[in-house]
Amino acid sequence: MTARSTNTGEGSGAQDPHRDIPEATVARLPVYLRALTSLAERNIASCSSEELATAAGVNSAKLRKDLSYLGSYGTRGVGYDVDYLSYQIAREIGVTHDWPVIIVGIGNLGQALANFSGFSSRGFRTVALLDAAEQMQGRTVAGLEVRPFADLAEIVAAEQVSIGVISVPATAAQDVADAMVEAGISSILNFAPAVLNVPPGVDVRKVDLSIELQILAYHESRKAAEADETVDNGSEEGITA
Amino acid sequence: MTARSTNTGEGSGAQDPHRDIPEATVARLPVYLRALTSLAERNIASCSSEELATAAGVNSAKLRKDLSYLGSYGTRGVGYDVDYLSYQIAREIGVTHDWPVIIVGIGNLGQALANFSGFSSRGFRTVALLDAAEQMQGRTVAGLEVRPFADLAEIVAAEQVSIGVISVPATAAQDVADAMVEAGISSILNFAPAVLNVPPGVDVRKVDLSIELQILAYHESRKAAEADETVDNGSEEGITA
DNA sequence: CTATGTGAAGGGGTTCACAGCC
DNA sequence: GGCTGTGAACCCCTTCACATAG
Repeated sequence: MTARSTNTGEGSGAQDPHRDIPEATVARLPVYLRALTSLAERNIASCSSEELATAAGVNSAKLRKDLSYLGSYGTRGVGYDVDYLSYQIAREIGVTHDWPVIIVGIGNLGQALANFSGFSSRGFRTVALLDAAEQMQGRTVAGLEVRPFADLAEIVAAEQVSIGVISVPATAAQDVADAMVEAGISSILNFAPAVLNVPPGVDVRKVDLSIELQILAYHESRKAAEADETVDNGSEEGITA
Repeated sequence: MTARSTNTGEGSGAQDPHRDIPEATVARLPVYLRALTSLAERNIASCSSEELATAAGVNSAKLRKDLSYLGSYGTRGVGYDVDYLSYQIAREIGVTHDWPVIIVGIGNLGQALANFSGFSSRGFRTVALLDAAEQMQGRTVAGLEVRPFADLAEIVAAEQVSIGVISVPATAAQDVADAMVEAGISSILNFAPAVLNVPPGVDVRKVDLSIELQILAYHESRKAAEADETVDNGSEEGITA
């Protein structure tokens, strides 16, 4: 899903000896972190794996297994300290300090992203909004002035940006990605419905709205087909006569 | 990831004997469909698995394996007919006809979704926009009038809606989901950063922007750590003395 | 006695490599 | 000869069940 996973072996031989956390676990750590934050807001100081798992929408065995990759941060017979575990997960993800982020493409979606509080609340700070369109220049969105796309490299260098968000039309996405990589960005969150080619060492994650809907449609079709069948067959199991 | 997967065995015994397509494959079919559409637009009538795989951003073995679950729609020694394969995939997904969709929560993100052409272009038609806020009533967004949340059940019944999109704040998401399920919706695309509880038979897919960023941040942190190490150790492989 | 942490078993998905068909 | 379709090997992830620690 990321360039990292499709381009193993870029040249960094040993797989980071410290600890290597499975990708599936990495994808769930933010969910656990959010669940813990939610517990903390309700003044809950400690919780069992069962409780945290429920809050995160997974089963407790999976949660414990996931946490075991980070270390032993619980207490047997007791559970987990909410604040302590929160910190450990945040540290593992690397969101104990804020990451500067830029957004390229300030259309409807880009504006929504710029205004999205969830971005800034957890470890990210939008430092610039860029758009190529003449008519966007100088406008203010979410308290930031929209700047010309040509300023990309300058901004990335000045603000030490390593994460970029692409919310331009599909046709422009590859060009934007190329420019981002050229400027030194090494992680891209892509909202454009296009496949991006990036060099090894650059991670890309894709959020594709119509793909998600199509996956739902597939299951929806099957439900309809199943319902029809049930009508045809009456019940399904063991009537055999 | 969906309620379906966490709630197997709701009561529909046999696993649909026709064909059961792996979930991972289902998630890629829309990608293939888009790649094919893109080829068709360039007037390419047929392609090899290699070409299509490149356009879709996967390797050709995986593509062929995925397509093999649908049937044998290629020609050995030749490749695939673009239009024919497109139709077969669209039929399998269930997007040969349009699905009516409603969006609940017409804030920044909801408006962006309503305006998003990709929704309507491939198998989906937004039939209603709902919002609970008084001040949103009567406004027109993307050519549709915003209607009160209370009209949900009525609209779902009248338009035969089975897919709903949630773009409300996290605190309201569960209530909206409950109302959707009550009204008869059985597939939900959730943009709110919250875990939804739904009964068996209802599918939920989650799109969580800050989780995606945090996953990128994790890898970004590791890259930084690796770079430091490389500086410390010089080269990494086989120095052993 | 309770709840975590974890080897081991089981299930799915990806990749390989080649048989099969054009 | 070329490219698809697919069994088999491999690898990762999930789940189970219990040893372990408080």
